[in-house]
Order: sequence, then C-alpha cells, then structure tokens
Amino acid sequence: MSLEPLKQLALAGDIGSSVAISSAKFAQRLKTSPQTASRKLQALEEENLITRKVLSNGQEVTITEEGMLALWKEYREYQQIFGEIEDLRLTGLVCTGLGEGRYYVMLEGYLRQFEQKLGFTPYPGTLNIELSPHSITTRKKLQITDNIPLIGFEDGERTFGSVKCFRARINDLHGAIIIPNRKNYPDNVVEIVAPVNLREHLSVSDGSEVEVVLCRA
Amino acid sequence: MSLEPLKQLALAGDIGSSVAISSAKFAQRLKTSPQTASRKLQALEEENLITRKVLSNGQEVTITEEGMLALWKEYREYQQIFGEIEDLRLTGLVCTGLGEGRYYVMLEGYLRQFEQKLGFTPYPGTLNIELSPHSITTRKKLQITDNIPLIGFEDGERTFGSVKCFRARINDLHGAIIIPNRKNYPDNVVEIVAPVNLREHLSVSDGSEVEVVLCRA
DNA sequence: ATTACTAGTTTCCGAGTAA
DNA sequence: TTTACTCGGAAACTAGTAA
Repeated sequence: MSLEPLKQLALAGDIGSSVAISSAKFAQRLKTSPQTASRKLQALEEENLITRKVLSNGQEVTITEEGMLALWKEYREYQQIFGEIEDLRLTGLVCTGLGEGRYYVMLEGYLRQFEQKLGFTPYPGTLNIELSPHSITTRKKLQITDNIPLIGFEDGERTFGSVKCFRARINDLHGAIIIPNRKNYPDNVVEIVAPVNLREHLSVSDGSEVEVVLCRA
Repeated sequence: MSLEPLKQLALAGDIGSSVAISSAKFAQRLKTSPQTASRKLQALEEENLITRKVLSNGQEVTITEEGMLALWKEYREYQQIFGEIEDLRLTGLVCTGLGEGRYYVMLEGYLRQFEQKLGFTPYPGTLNIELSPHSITTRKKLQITDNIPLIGFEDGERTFGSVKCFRARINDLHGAIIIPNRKNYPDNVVEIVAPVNLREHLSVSDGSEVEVVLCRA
C-alpha cells in the first residue's frame, strides 16, 4: 500500500501527537473523494499504522510507532538518493568562453539582481569551466537544489532569460555559479561570477584545474 | 501517479546519470510483474519524468530534471516531517522509579551490552525523569530515530526484553536514554544510565528540572 | 455536518501473444 | 532473452444511501 495517505497525515499534524481531521478535509489533502479518504483511514488503522478515535464531528488520528517507522524508512531512501547532494563540488578546467559572459553580467537587468541577491557587484566577466565527466552528473544534481533565481527581462530589442545562481567558493574565494535557464545551454560547462577577477586572484589560465565547492544553507 | 517507480529508478542508479535496466529487473524492484513494470516506464516517459532508449536487450533510462524535481519535492516533504528531529531535547523532572533500574542494569545480559555498545560501565541505577507534556511527543519521535539496540535474553527463570538506547548528554555529562521495548511501558518517563551517579554529579533530587540532549551522528 | 456501507463504473494488474 | 500489445479478472474509485 502506498505511503501517501500516511505521509499526508504526518504533514497535517506534528508527528508523534494526534491530529483532528475529518474525511472531507483529508480528502482534500489526498485530492480524492471523502469516501476514499475514509476508506484509507480504515485501511491505515487495519495495518496498525495509525490509531483513531471516531467522533461525531470527525476523528482523532495518531500515527503509531509502526507508522512512523514506515515513514522513516521512506525518508531514509530519499536521503540515499539526495544525501550526497549536501556536499557538492565540481572540478574542471578553466577555458575561454565566447566572451559573452562579460556582456551579460554588465547588463543592468542582471547586475542589479546580482547585487541584491548575491550581495556583491560582479567583476565584469565570467570564469568558464569545462567540467570533468564526473562533475557533469554532479551538475545535474545541482540543478534541483535550491538556487537563487535571477528573473529574466526585456530591454525593448530582445529578451533575456532567467538564470539559476548558486553560491560557491573557488579556492576560498566567494562567488557564484550561474546557469542560464536556456534550452540547449551546454551541460559540460559552468560559469562563475565573483566580485574580483578570478583569473588574476587565483593565478589561473586556460587549462588550469579548479575546484568549485557549493555553499550550503 | 505514485512516485514509487521513479524513486526506485533513482535508487537503482546514480541520480543524474542514466541507468541500464530491463523491465524484468525493474519489476523485481517494484515487486510486480514485468508487464506492469514495462507500462510504468512508458507512463513515466509519457509524463516527461524520464527519457529512455529502448534497446534489444533492455533499456537505458535517464531521469529528467522534471523527474528529479518531483523526487526532490517529495524529499522536502519528508524533511518537513522529520527535520526537527535533528535537534532533540527532552525536559522533565527527576523522580523516583520503582527501584527496578538498578536491578536491570546490573544484569549480566544487559551489562555487557552496555559496555560493548555504549563504551562505559553504567553506574548501578537509573535516573528517572518524568517528562514535560511537550517532551512526551518528542519522546515519540525519538523512538523512530536510529538507536543502539540491546538484545533481549533469558536466564532460565524468565526472559528479559530488548531495549532501545540513545546516546545523550545531561548537563554535559555523557550517558544514554534507555527505553525498554515493552508494551505498556509508560510514555511519560525516560530512564538515564551513565558511568557515574547522576544524582550526585548533577546535584539533583526529586523534583529537579533537567534537560537531556540527544547526541547525533 | 459526520462515518460507513452498497452499487456501478473505471482503472489497474498480470497472463498470454507477437515481434 | 527483450518490449509492447490484447484481454479477462481483480481491485479501487465515486456516487448514493443510511445512521
């Protein structure tokens, strides 16, 4: 049986304590009919995942230890999937981009958002990094973590798309990974912005190996 | 549609990269028939949660960004449920137990396990704490976190049940919460074991308020 | 307003078949 | 071996009714 109903009960109240809920309200959470919701509650009780007191104006549900364990087990599986994501680091080689980075970064529409959301004025230009094969899959994981979104804009002539930003450190220098939300944007490169000229401060040039560590929390 | 099939795919391979899997193997994971497994894969593709290349000897499946986001969203819900569990602390008043604690702790069958699994020889006796109302629900959460299990045993005359242990600090003194896996064990008290006499070292007596902080990791 | 049961419909599953 | 189809039976859902 699916854990979805049990999970919704856990979300409805503080796990460990009881929740007062009616079949109708529970149905809304499950996006189903009150009849089905009622049956789900009966089934959960049958499986000893919850205990409940049926009252005239609803019911009072408590998740049992067995039920909590079932949810916990599920949680652990998701931790397995995403756990490694907590410590994300990308490695690759410095390369020369198309020179567009400088142009985009300097645009008013992006510049202000950088200052507001990242807290620094970016050096006009981006450091392009060609990712190692392993880092390419890591980059994919990156895309689903919480990011700082820069919203797109128009300037009359053309439109500029939204961008995902991720705070990161590159050799202890604070900066950010930027990934444009553009279809066909290559998945084997990332661009870094920072308040300083990274090529100078890091003493790197094309072909230098660098490591970018994501800042969490 | 349930996320279970997608979750299983994520568990089968490293998220972000592709997985080679046949319907038959996938069916084993889902505990269903190959036919159903095959249909599930078709459905996931239909919903743009995966892309796949069907080969003569199986298929190669990649979870899309949309699919990863769906899993991530689910993960976050479980984090909501269990997140607070990371920092567990119980408060309550010191009370006098039935004097059984001393007897049980001194039993060979438990004593050795304490030494092996907790790394200290417990002072012969337990500190009983009557939990505050809020801590009672916290205690319920405690029961589902990872614990150090002491296994039950017999001594010819009677059987002694298994016990859950949790490393904890009580006013910076190292010890452990112990909860017997016994039905009808009261849920409003916990017992603490420590290498020293806690009543002395903490200068507490019946009615003193104490805080127990769970040790994590 | 509830919960819970009955009935009718729909969806889903799994065996068999084809490619 | 695969994947993907069809088809009969089982399970689950929704609507309606009763308490």
